[in-house]
Amino acid sequence: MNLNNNSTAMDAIQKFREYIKEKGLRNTPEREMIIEEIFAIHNHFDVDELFLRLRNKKKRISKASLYRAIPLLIDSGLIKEVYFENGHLHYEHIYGHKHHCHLRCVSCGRIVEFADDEIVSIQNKIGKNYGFAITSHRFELLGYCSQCEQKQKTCTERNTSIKTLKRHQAIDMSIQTKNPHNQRGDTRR
Amino acid sequence: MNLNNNSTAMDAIQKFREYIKEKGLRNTPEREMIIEEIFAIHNHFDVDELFLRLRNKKKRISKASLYRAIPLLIDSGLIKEVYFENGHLHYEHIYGHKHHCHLRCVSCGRIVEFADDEIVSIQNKIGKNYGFAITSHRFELLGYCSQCEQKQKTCTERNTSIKTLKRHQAIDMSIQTKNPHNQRGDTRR
DNA sequence: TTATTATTGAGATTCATTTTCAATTATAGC
DNA sequence: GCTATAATTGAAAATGAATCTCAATAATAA
Ligand SMILES: [Mn+2]
Ligand SMILES: [Mn+2]
Ligand SMILES: [Zn+2]
Ligand SMILES: [Zn+2]
Repeated sequence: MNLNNNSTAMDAIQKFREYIKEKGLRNTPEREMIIEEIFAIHNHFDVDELFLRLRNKKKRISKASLYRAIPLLIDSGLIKEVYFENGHLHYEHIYGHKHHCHLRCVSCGRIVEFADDEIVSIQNKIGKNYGFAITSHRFELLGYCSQCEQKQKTCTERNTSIKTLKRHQAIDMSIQTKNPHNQRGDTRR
Repeated sequence: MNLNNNSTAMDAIQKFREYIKEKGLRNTPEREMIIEEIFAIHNHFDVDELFLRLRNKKKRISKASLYRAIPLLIDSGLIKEVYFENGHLHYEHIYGHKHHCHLRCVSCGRIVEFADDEIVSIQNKIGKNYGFAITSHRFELLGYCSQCEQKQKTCTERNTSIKTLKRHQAIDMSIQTKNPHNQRGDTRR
């Protein structure tokens, strides 16, 4: 939409071209359209949202290609996974953005981003203690946003019914897999 | 095996019974066998491992029951999800254990647990800044363990082949889902 | 002991992700 | 520009973790 978005997308595409060349791969218009669209999304996103947005713009890229592009985009440093929610992964573009962590309201799902320098010093301390060369971290704070906290206070009856228990109370998880076998959140940014 | 394990498991079962009563549910031998087995596992575990361990002890509990038990065990504070890896969630028992965070080697998958008090003060600071009542956090450090760091240094040839790229480079993700719709790593402890 | 209804297991289902494979096309070399 | 090579694509099938269905079973309260 605005100039800033487009220029970031172009930079990202440029970086991806270099990555592709370095790896001896081939670039394709599909991949560049994917990157362009991802950098037009200013929220956390999932594959389905990306697919639908592309489709709405008459870019008919198959989901297989999206799934195939994602590890490349991650490896090239353009995007990263942010969380696993509702049975699937959610991503955000990181190229051209500062690292940040997330605050999540466990009640309404609201997500707030924040950055804090102290985390890095803890990171360094722990890395030294355990002989690890730390390259990154993942820090998520869970709790109740001010609105939900308010509601909680005014609500006197407690929820004791198991009927409201959700399966998959997964919170911010996923791992770098080592073997190429099969393997298999709101979205504020 | 040893007394300590069993007594923790018994305490956990006791706590679960209270939880069940409070929620107006019914306890079953299956659920208690599940808890007993989980507290005999001193690693992070997944549903499949739990299922096989039970089966090896002639406790033939269906996977459906395992999946059904997990949200109860989480809600009652006995276990929690630790990460999403290789396409599925991994858990750990937390009852009777101090909260801890994880260091993960992105090369070999080694996981080291650590605790640090400074994290809590950061947590409080951020919570105050953003008006959140923080209830918990998730902090994971990623990097290279000393062994893998060593190998990296001695290895001169760089891995430039995309063939080694893994899908699902998910790292520690999963989210409390809001709707009851369908939704869907290594394991050192 | 009985009535009620939560829980179980087996199997079907769902759905995110991966794989297969034939057709297409990006790149390197000429 | 033309060709050969092999990476990439899309469509559809396959995979697999997690959930759901439903009839049979069994835990609780009365
Ligand atoms: Mn973010
Ligand atoms: Mn742990
Ligand atoms: Zn909220
Ligand atoms: Zn290592």
